[in-house]
Amino acid sequence: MPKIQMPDDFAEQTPDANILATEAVMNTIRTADMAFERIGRLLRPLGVSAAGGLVLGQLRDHGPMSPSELGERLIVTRATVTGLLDSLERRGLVARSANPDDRRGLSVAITPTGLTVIQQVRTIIHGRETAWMGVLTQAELQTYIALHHRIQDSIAGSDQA
Amino acid sequence: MPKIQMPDDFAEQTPDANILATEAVMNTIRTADMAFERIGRLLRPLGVSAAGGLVLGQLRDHGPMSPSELGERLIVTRATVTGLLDSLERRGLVARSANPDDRRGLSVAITPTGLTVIQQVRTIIHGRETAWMGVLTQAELQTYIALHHRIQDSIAGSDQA
DNA sequence: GGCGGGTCGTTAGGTCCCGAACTATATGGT
DNA sequence: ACCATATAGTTCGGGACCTAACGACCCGCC
Repeated sequence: MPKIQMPDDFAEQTPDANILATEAVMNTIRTADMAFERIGRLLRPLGVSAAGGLVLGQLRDHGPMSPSELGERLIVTRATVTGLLDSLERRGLVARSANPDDRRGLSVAITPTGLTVIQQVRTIIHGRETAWMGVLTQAELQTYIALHHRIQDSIAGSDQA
Repeated sequence: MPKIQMPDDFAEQTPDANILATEAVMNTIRTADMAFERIGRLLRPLGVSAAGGLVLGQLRDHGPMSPSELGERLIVTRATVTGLLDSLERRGLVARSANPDDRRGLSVAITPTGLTVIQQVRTIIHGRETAWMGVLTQAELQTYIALHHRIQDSIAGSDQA
């Protein structure tokens, strides 16, 4: 994800610009990118990507499921899931098995090794997130999250507009 | 950027978890991803990616510059810039030329075609951003942005900690 | 002068993600 | 029973990003 930079002369260039709206979007993307990049770096020594960690987390919390369901939960395509599972299976963190009820489908389960990895992942990530957000009060955090919910609804709603 | 999903039993699984911190990070990434994905889709008919649009924007606002400087401004590596410029040059939106002062370096400039494209890009993006953020008051937007600044400082500061 | 240590852009190889097309299987309507 | 349609997972091609390593070039210091 690229890191958006406000042009110096933005106001002049688009006179009616709602600078605050642009700045809000820019800062959202920037904050997300900063967090996401650090998470990736922290997980690297464990041999998993951020996406891989999410897959392991789903399997740990909800038990074995199909690649399709995994894709729906993580909001990525089935093609992406195939790639993620290839990588995780190569490292022995998940196992694919046939689904007896539907011969098209598979069932993906987390392995014992995967369980130990996801536990480490969660410990690391949780510690970092807590530290990052420690500069806000509980009330500010709640405000921040509530604003995000409203913006997300707005973005989603603008699709069929 | 993957779309993070809060596990249903997160609280039980990590008893001391600061749920709010995790939710805050998750929502930041989710909002950013939603916005970023829509921006990419909106720009597609124009034949540019979001990253490509940022390159054009920098060149429009600051004039010709080296690939290195472009990389610094967008916070991507020089290798990435090479790829972006290859794509933009293929479409005739930017032009590479030799730098007479330094025979290692190049100077990248936006073409007239590129100028028309970046103008369309900015009109589209600005309209969307304004619509998305229209559900917040000016005061709320300012709060939202201020919270982002504090979180960004916190994340950046935690690097050498 | 020249030489070692930077910096320039590129290339090579890898990851994550997408859309589109393919194969195999399931299922509903007739 | 049969066929159209839909779904599961994979493959293929492509884009944006990274790190590492290259050859070319610049520069300060001996």
